[in-house]
Amino acid sequence: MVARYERIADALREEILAGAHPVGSQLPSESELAGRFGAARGTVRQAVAVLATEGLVGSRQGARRIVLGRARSQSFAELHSFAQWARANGHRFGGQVIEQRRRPASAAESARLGHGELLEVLRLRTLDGEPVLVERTVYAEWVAPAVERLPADCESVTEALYESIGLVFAYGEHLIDAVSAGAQDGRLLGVRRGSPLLRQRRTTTTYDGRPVETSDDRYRAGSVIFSIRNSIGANPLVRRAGDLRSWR
Amino acid sequence: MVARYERIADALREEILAGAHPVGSQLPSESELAGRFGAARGTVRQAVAVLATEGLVGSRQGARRIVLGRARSQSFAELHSFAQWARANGHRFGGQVIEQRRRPASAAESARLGHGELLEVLRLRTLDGEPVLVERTVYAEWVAPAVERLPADCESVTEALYESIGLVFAYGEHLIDAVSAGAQDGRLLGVRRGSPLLRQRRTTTTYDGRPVETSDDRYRAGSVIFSIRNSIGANPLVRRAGDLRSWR
DNA sequence: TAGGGGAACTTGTACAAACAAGCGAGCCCC
DNA sequence: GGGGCTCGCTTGTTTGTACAAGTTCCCCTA
Repeated sequence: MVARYERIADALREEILAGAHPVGSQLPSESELAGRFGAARGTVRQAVAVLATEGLVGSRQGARRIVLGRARSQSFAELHSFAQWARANGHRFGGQVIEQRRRPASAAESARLGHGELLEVLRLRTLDGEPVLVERTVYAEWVAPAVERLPADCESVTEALYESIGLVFAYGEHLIDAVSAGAQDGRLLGVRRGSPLLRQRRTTTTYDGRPVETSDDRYRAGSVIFSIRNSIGANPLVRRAGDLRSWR
Repeated sequence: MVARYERIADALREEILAGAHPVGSQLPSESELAGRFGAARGTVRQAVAVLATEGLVGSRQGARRIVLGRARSQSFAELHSFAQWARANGHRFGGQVIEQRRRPASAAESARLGHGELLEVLRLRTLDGEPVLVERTVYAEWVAPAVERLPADCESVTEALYESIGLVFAYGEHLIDAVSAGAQDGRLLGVRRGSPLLRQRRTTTTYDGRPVETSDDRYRAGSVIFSIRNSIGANPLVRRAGDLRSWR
């Protein structure tokens, strides 16, 4: 059962994407839409709020809503799962485990992932046949057995873990910056050592806030771009001064 | 006049930051909070929705809300204005125009910024005394005169333009990737040519969707990090994007 | 013609009520 | 002891109403 406001949001999104509401034009008023969809104004408000967080429309009190763009911003699943992102965007993709080993947690890691023997995995992922991403992931002890059971060429770890143990990656924090390719990075990605990589470090937790993994993902320059749309109201992206050596 | 739900959100945020609700603990139920603050349940829902988009709490249907963290991501205009971001985070900062010239718009630029003679500005910005950012900004013709009146060492272009002509940067799209430093980049930032830079390309518009500027900003690696907090609940798109319909 | 004053419209906030959907704990039965 | 089930609690969805606050545009006036 899909909520009514979501169906309304879908309908409006489709209209915008189809060009019925060009970029820069005004959306119909809430009351107008409420009449058209036979819903209460509050329900329509929820629908347009969805479009606003997607960055498609902007609004301010007193004035009609404005269509801001026609491209959806990065969605949650896309940030967490390379496979889901690639599939949603129509790319061929693959993955291969290069290295995998158990090791005790450092002090900093214990604080983030809990105590015990962590599982460290190095994966190389390809997009349209090209190697584009080196993933260094550290899993908490309680998920390690499930990860170790996965095949080395598992396409989507996120989906596989959901299938096998019902694990849901519910929340995440992502830090994005640029780094030089190390020797191993360069060898795996086929670039010279020192060339620029786009790095996304993330930590993921379950619904109840239990940490699942932390990862250091490095994209070959040019292969992937992060896109964020922000309005005055709500945007989840912030800039930070870089001093996070406390990471390892 | 601050909205009621914002005052409630402020109160709850303060409690969380003060440790009254530790990370991982459950927040009181909506009805409980409604009783405590003497507000309707819907108002309390709006308040906790604010905390959810800030990444402080997470929620799922049927279960009590969970406290996820104690670091607030409070960026509204922070992505648009280097000065506002730096000031809000207690950094010393400065800026200097290196080059500035008028030139006709290319075809692609006409589509993005409108026709006419654009204004191209190259700025170098410092953070805590260090050069960290090369900004190459192209302004639409209608803002160019106001920009040309600014002093070369103007600290905050965003604020100055608001003061002088009431211009508000309301919406923006940001593309983030990694690039190699060019010869000019390296000279200005004091790094070797070819070393990694974090690039943020943005286009900004006013409230009514009129484009104001596009910019190519390059940060020295390590100086600035972008941070995103996200949750499944806050992004209804997930359900549509992947194959995991049962998610959520 | 330039500017001020409204009036109509639009979005934002708040309340109340009801039902749906999902979670968790405790209970019962085997 | 383990498994399944029910029931109460909690969050999610929807409708309706009322008022507040901000925008837009027209008209009137100086």
